[in-house]
Amino acid sequence: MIFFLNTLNYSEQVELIKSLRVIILEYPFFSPTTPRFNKPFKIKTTNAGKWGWTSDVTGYKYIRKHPVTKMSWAKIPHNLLSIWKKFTDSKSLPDSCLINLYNYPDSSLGVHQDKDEKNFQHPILSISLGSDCIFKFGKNKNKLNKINLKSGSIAILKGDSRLYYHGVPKIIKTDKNIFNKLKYNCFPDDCRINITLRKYEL
DNA sequence: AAGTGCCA
DNA sequence: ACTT
Repeated sequence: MIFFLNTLNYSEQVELIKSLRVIILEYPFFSPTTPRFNKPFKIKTTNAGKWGWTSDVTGYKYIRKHPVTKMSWAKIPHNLLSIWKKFTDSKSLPDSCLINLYNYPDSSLGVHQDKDEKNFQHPILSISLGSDCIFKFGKNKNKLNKINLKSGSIAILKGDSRLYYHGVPKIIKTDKNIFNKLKYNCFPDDCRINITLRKYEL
């Protein structure tokens, strides 16, 4: 697992958030539910790209359309594709962009692997924006490392770390949350947004 | 279980 | 340990 901590500057973060805002207005956040027990997640999600990740009582899946509005997902913004090209050595581009909304203080994400994709050779890139979080990661579920991820940090799962377990047990309130400052009404105060770029198809 | 919640 |  590779981290580029605090690597995006303020204006780069603002540009990403502007791109996200356009997507969110047309593709509102929704609540996936767990397979089998149908319990809502403690985050909300939406997507861009050809394939969007979601989950419902029948299982985890990639889908072509927003599950509520039934609209095909918007294209992945070019500024996100630029980050993918700069920070991964992948020859292909991502076809999936998952946008996770973590509300302070109640959101969390249990420890899991990303293994719904068809080819684990492709890397996964994730970007943190807004509030800090505690991020856990590691090869074994019972021996996880912990790191504080701040706004503008990038994490990459590739090679031996591609199937690492990871999760977000806690969101930490920070005094200068970029979303509070920007005052866009589509992002709750003190929230954290995580953007995950992946390639679902072979 | 990419879940919650209690107990030690 | 519990729940669909």
